[in-house]
Amino acid sequence: MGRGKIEIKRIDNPKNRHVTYSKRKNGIIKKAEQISILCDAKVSLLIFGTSGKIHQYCSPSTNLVDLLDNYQKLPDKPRLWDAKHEELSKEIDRIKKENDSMKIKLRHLNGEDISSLHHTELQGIEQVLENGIAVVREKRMECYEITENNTKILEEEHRHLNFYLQQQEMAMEEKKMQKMENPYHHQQHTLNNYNSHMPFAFPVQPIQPNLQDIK
Amino acid sequence: MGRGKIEIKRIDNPKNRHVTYSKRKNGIIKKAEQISILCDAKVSLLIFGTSGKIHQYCSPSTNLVDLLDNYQKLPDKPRLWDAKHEELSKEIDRIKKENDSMKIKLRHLNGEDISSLHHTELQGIEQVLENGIAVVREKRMECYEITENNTKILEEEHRHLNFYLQQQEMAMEEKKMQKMENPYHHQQHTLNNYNSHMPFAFPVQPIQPNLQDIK
DNA sequence: ATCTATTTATAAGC
DNA sequence: TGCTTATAAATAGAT
Repeated sequence: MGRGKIEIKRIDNPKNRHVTYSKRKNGIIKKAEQISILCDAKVSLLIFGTSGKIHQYCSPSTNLVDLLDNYQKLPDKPRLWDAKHEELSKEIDRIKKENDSMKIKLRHLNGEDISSLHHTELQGIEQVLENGIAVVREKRMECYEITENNTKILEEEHRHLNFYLQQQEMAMEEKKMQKMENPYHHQQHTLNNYNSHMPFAFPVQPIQPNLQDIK
Repeated sequence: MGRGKIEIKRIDNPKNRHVTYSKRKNGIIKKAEQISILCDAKVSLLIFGTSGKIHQYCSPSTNLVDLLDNYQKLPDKPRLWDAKHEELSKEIDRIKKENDSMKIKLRHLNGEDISSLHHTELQGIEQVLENGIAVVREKRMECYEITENNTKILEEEHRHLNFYLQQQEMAMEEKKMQKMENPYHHQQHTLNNYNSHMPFAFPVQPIQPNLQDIK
């Protein structure tokens, strides 16, 4: 198509070759656009000229990665991306299967989708549920006992603190009385005196180590 | 180019669209061949039609993998496989997370790994288990009742068949006796006679439609 | 780039 | 699909 017919063979003259390349490159890209619009086709076109420059067309509805992905999913097509890629795909399939089977198990344990199950399968599920409930109840009971125990310990500590406070108040009272009786009495004596009121050593600690942690 | 000018927009008629696709597909592949020969260019052309079939052209001197490899080596071009790998890896991570959470749920429902659970979480699990067991038990009970019902029906049928068999044997016996007494007696009478022994019509059917399927 | 004679692709119809 | 043909489109060669 042109002033003269040309033979389809490599154009020797580099200048002419490049001109023809430019023209035909535009033409083929236009054609690619047209077929993708007219016929709803997905097209990828890559052209590498001798200059090293690349020209590309890809249908607007898609992208090269997706197209190539579809391409290599077809039977009898070369694996574009290496074994690692396939490995990853297989891994996904594997996990998805595992996922599905767990989903089903969970649903069954929730009492869903069991209409189609065989009698023996129902028995199995029931057994699992019974076992689970037994263990969970036991654990809950344990928690409850620990809480109760902690409450007891706290109550006891509370009593001790109350007692300590009372002692202190009494000591203060006594000291005041003594001061009023004898204002020049040495203070050291007063302290000793009031310490002697304590029936046992009572270290106040910020943390009560006997409390069990139930989270 | 053709009998009439056409507007470049999607061809609505599927038949026409497909015809045009075929023609233009051949045309564009021819163009790809020509530019690659004339201008010493490397060309990759992928066309996905609506039918799902793929058509491809690739310059003879190279192959798709090499072309793509060159393509992604260029600056400012998408990393084809790297991007794909990343995508797949993300997908795997996503599914694995889902997987893990389900695994944990399942273990909890089995009464495993519950030591670290909070009191309220235990309560939740217990509730799910209780609900599940209620539903499963109900279903099992249903199965049991159907089985029992089927057994009853079978037993009744068994009784009827036994009765029928007995009647037949009695009739045979009677017939034998009559033959011995009067060997020339008409046989039709004997049949009528024995039919009259049947208290009701009793069609023997190969399938008992009252049996319920519990799978 | 632009022009245009000519070749090529293809729309419509079978 | 494949063939035909009138016509639209692409483009070779020249400027």
